[in-house]
Parts: sequence; C-alpha cells; structure tokens
Amino acid sequence: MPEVRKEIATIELPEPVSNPEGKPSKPRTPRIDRRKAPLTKEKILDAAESLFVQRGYYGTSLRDISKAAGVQLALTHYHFGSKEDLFRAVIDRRAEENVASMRDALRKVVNAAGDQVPDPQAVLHAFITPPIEHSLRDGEGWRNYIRLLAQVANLPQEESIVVPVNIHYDSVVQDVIVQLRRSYPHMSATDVHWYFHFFQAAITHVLIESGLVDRQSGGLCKASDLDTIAEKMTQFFAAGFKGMAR
Amino acid sequence: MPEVRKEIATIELPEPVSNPEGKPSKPRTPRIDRRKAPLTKEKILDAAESLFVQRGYYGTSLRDISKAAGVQLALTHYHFGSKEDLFRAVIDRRAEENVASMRDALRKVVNAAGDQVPDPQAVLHAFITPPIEHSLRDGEGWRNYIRLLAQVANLPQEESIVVPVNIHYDSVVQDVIVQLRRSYPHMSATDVHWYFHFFQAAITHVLIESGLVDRQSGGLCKASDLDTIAEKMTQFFAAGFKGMAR
DNA sequence: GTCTATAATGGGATAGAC
DNA sequence: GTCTATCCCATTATAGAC
Repeated sequence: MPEVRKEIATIELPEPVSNPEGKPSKPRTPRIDRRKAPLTKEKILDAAESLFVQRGYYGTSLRDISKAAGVQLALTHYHFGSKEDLFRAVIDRRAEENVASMRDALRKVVNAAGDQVPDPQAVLHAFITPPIEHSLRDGEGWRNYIRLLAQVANLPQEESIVVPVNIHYDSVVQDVIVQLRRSYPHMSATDVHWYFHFFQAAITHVLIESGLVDRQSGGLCKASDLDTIAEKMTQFFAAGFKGMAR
Repeated sequence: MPEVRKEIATIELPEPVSNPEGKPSKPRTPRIDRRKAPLTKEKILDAAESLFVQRGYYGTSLRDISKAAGVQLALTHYHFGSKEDLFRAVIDRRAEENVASMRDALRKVVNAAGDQVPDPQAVLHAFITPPIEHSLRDGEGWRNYIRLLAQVANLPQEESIVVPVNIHYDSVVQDVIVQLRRSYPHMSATDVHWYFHFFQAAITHVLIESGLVDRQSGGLCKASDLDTIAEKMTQFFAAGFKGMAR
C-alpha cells in the first residue's frame, strides 16, 4: 500500500534556451505528456522498496512489483531499464536526504560544543537518531527504506549489488570517527574504529527490526520500539567507550 | 571446493530384529548400496552452504548447487526433497554441535566460578567464542555455516524460512541471560535483555564478515580477524554492562 | 542411488500498437 | 507513457530407464 504523494512538480527542468556557441541543438526527448509519469515511477519505487525488504532482491520479481504497484510489467523496464537499475533507484531515491539528516545532526552536536570537544554520547546519538526518526515518523516508505539499507549492510561484500549502496554513507562515518577520536586522544585509531564498528554493527541489526529480541525476551523488549532502542543504545555504547578509555 | 570427509559410517542403523508382538514386519527400504550416498549428500550440503552464503536463498538455484557439488540435479531432490528442505538440512547439520559448543563454554565458565557469580565478561566471551572458533578453525564448511546463520538472523521474521533456524539458539541465549542477571541484580530484566541484544546484534554482523569495516577503517581493521574481534568485543561490551550497572 | 529427459511454471526483457 | 503480446531462458520438480 504505497503512501500518497501530493507534490507533482517537474522532475527535470529543460535547460533554458541559450546556445552561445552555436552548436547544433542535441536531439531532445520528445514533448510527451509527463504529468502522470512521476506518479508511476513513485508507485513502482514504493512497491519495489516494500517487496525488496520482505523477500530480498532475488526473492522479488518484477512481476510482483508491478502487480503491487498496480502498473503494467513493461513500465518497470520503461522507467528503470533493468531490475538491477530499479534496485539502485530505490536506494538512491532517499540516500541523499538520509545522509543529509545524519550530517546535520552531527553538525549540530559539534556546533553546540563550540570550542569544546563534543560529548561522545551526543555524537553517537547523532549517528543513530536520523534513520530512526525517518523510520518511525516519515511514513511506511521511509521505514521500508531504512530496513532495506540495514539489510544490505549485512550482506557479504562479494555480493555485486551492495557495494555502491553502502558507499553513500562512508563519509558520514568518517566524520563521526573524527569527532570520537577528539574525545579519546589516547585511544588508538584502530580501537576507535573497532568500537564504532560494534555500534554500527548493532545498529544494522536493530534497524531491520528482525523481531529476534521480541521472542528472546518473552515480549519484554520490542524490536519496533526504536525510540527506546536509540536511548538505550547511545547510553550503553557511550558507557563502553568510556570504560575502554582507560 | 567441498572439504574431504573421511568417515563414512552407517547413518541409520536398522533396528535389531525383535518382533515380540508378532506384528507383520513393516515394508523396509530396500537393501540398496548406501555406501556412496552419504558422500553425495555431504557434497550437496557443502555446495549449498557455500552458495547460500554468497547469493542468498533465492539467489541460489538448485542447478548452481548441483553443478558446484559435481552431482546431477535430480539428486538434490532425491536426497532432500524440495529446495526449502535442503536449506533446512544445511542449517540443521551443524546446529546441534554449534549449540553444544556454546553450552559447554558457558558451563565451564559457570563451573569455574563455583559458588561465586561468574565474571560477566567471561560469560560474554563464552557466547561469542564458539562460533568464532568453528568459523576460524574447523574448515571452510563451518565458516560458511556460521556466516549463513548470521545472515539469517538479519532477515525480517516475516520471511518464512528464518524462524525455525533461529529457534535452535534460543535456549542458550536464555542461559546466558540468567548468568548475566546474577551479576547485575539491580538491573531490570528488560535492560539486561536490551544490552545483551545489542551484543548479539553486533555479533550477527561481525560473523557475516561483511567487509564494511575494512573499507571504513581504511584497512586498519579486518572483518576476517575474528580473533581480535572476539577479544575487543567482550572487553567493550563488558565495559558497557559495567558502566550501565550504576 | 544415479542418470537422462521433460514437464510446468515463472523469470527478465523487448516489440510494436495505441 | 501505457498497454498487449511474446520471446527466450532459468527455474523447481518429477518420471522412468539403468
């Protein structure tokens, strides 16, 4: 059930006509009715996002996707080319905004500290909060996206599709590491990487909301309770860093 | 390249002939040559194990498996029935031994403590060490199995195949939680579950050896270095528990 | 137990009318 | 941009000879 999208807008504005160098004008995409295309593309992306999470890349067929989107099979190829390209499009659609949220959160923490070294717990919080906020409060599509992202992070890198996905997030990770290292100048770079990696590793499981913890805790803990998880995790991992800092 | 297996042995010993109640003897499987069957089954299991890790359940075909095993396609059905049954067989083959290793490691720690409460760091160590030992030192098949297990733990529980897999390990988790709670009597059961879950969540990523950390750390950390990871993780998470215990 | 052959279905992708 | 129809290949699974 894809969420309703209100804004239409023109996706690709044609460049204003100015041809100073007098080059022959390139063949342009014909002036066809593009008003409904964005809706179709979004519907396909929404359906793909949802199904890829549930059954994985290979477990989801383009037929499943087109059916769930209420759209003809051929349109998936028309709009996205191949299945792999569609998968990439699903990832890319929200990647930039997600990274921006994480970067902004980190920047706020750093700015708030002024000349001081930012509180490492706040740094960890800035890393985990944005995806959780998106997942909890920006609609079903965002939740699917975050879960998908976390699943892809848990695939072996030999797997062809995954590498270009995770690269989106490398620079934010670097920024976080830099800030953490300021708090622990006597800790080796390697150890900071390891400890942060444990944090990130736990996050990837938690964001999937696998449901493991629900069963193992007999219902005491709920994987869907991401707000609680964000709080507990930042406290716990901050305590870990602190304990290792001696 | 499946590892060589030396032992043959009889898998199913026919019951000794004693028929006190005089019932008509049941139709028995015909006396056919079973000497090569175990080898074939193992070859299929090895190949399946390896390929499921690399490309996932849906991304791996029975043709791929039979080819990798050097065996006819039809034999996969003869020996295991359906593809799903084969997957289960792959999981089940090593599950018992793996669980036993974990249980033994935990028991040793508890016994060593005698009347005292066992060191929580040793308890965590007992949980993470057995799969890592298997993965590192018991051959390629074991490494594939551990990676596969960790991947399955990172699938949403809606996914049909996963639940019967993870259930194998629930009782060990319960035992570990019981021991940890002894160390932190003032900590709520819920919090112990959460903190241990973070540990387990990190483990599932780490055991996959995704390779994320290699790239993010610029080579400082290697996902394949599970010995280091076991040490660092037990220290770090023990520090986390200790820090939260106030 | 192993093999060949084949059934029956579903998969990604494309052609061409509208 | 959308639709129908179709190509061609891969898939799981089974039948039956050896």
